[in-house]
Amino acid sequence: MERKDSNTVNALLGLLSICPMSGYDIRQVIPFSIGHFWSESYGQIYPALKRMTAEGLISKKTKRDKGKPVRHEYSLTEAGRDRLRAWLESPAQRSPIRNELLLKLFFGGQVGTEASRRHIEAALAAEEKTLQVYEATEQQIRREQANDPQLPYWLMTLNLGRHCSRATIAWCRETLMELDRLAELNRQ
Amino acid sequence: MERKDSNTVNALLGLLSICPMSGYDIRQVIPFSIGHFWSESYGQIYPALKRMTAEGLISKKTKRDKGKPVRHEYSLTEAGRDRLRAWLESPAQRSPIRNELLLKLFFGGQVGTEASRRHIEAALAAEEKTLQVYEATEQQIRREQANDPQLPYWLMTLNLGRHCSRATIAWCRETLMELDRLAELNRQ
DNA sequence: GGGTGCATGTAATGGGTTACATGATTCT
DNA sequence: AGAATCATGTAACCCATTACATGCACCC
Repeated sequence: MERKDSNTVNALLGLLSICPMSGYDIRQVIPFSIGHFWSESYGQIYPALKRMTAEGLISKKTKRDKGKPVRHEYSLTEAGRDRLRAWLESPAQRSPIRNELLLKLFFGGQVGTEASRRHIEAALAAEEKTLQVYEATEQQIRREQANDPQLPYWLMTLNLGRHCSRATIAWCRETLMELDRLAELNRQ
Repeated sequence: MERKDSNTVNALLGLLSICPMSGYDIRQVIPFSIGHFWSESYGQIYPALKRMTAEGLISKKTKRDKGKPVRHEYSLTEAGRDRLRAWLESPAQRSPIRNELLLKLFFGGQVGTEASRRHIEAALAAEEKTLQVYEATEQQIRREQANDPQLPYWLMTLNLGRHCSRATIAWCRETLMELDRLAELNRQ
């Protein structure tokens, strides 16, 4: 009975399929790659690399360059590549969502409308910033990874971020108006 | 030094602010209330209720109706209501997102375009179903909770769901076309 | 000498799901 | 008699973040 890999393992297999890296490298490239929809911390990465090595999914090369700290560089083995492909072919599961903003808004009637206003204004500002980051990232990878055959896939993932960001921004604006209307009603 | 409540506690405080309920009840109403953006399992609910009772945030009434199993009904105390309000006033934190679909799509270049197509078609179908559920829920609560002063807040949360669902559906359609284009390029 | 960046890792803690265990009642 | 539903709860396990611990190298 084979246990399913954790998605941390799958994410690392994917990242190492692009190029060999150390645990530190992996952490560093996440913000510029899968960071918009996935996160991993050192506390997950290093133990996962150890387990994956033991399982033969990746192999480790220790580099001792003069004047630099020891580096453990991991690369995919054939078994690792197979495992990655098998996971990529299998259906994706929806991860459960937990949205603290909505949780607060749902119970917003327990406090004044101003509290909800503040939350939504903060969310709006954050989302506008996020959207700008998406645009900037897109320009950057279009330039720097122009010839990479994987570029179209990266752009697709960014694009969902953009769609949802824009939808969220529109909702924030609508909702702020709706809150104004509610505040008006309460005043009368 | 006061430790921050877990969001499970906050969610339960919120739900119990609507009306007194048992742990079982709470689990049952989640799909019709905060279920679109929040989930809690029995394994979280019962221990949380115990801790909250010990802390004086809620009070427990045991009911032994003839012909029915024992029921533990919990209601907010004043301390609990204060705690809820304090949490509602404090800024909302963004929860980290983890999207398995995007993770698979990001590495889609490692396998054929058909794999990505399948994932996105499944996501599209699921999202269309979700959108229908939002519409149905909206109609239902507009009818059944027409006079509830909290109704506007509930509709706001549903509305973000609708916005994002529609955005996701549009993205799925775009992305399917883009995948067709890619497949075409690869064939040549 | 001190800060920053490279680099690796572990431990403590908490969040969260699933499966298990139990038992009454009600409906067929 | 047996299935479904009401109802409560625990234990095992996994997932994940944060903080901690260590140490070298490089630059100011």
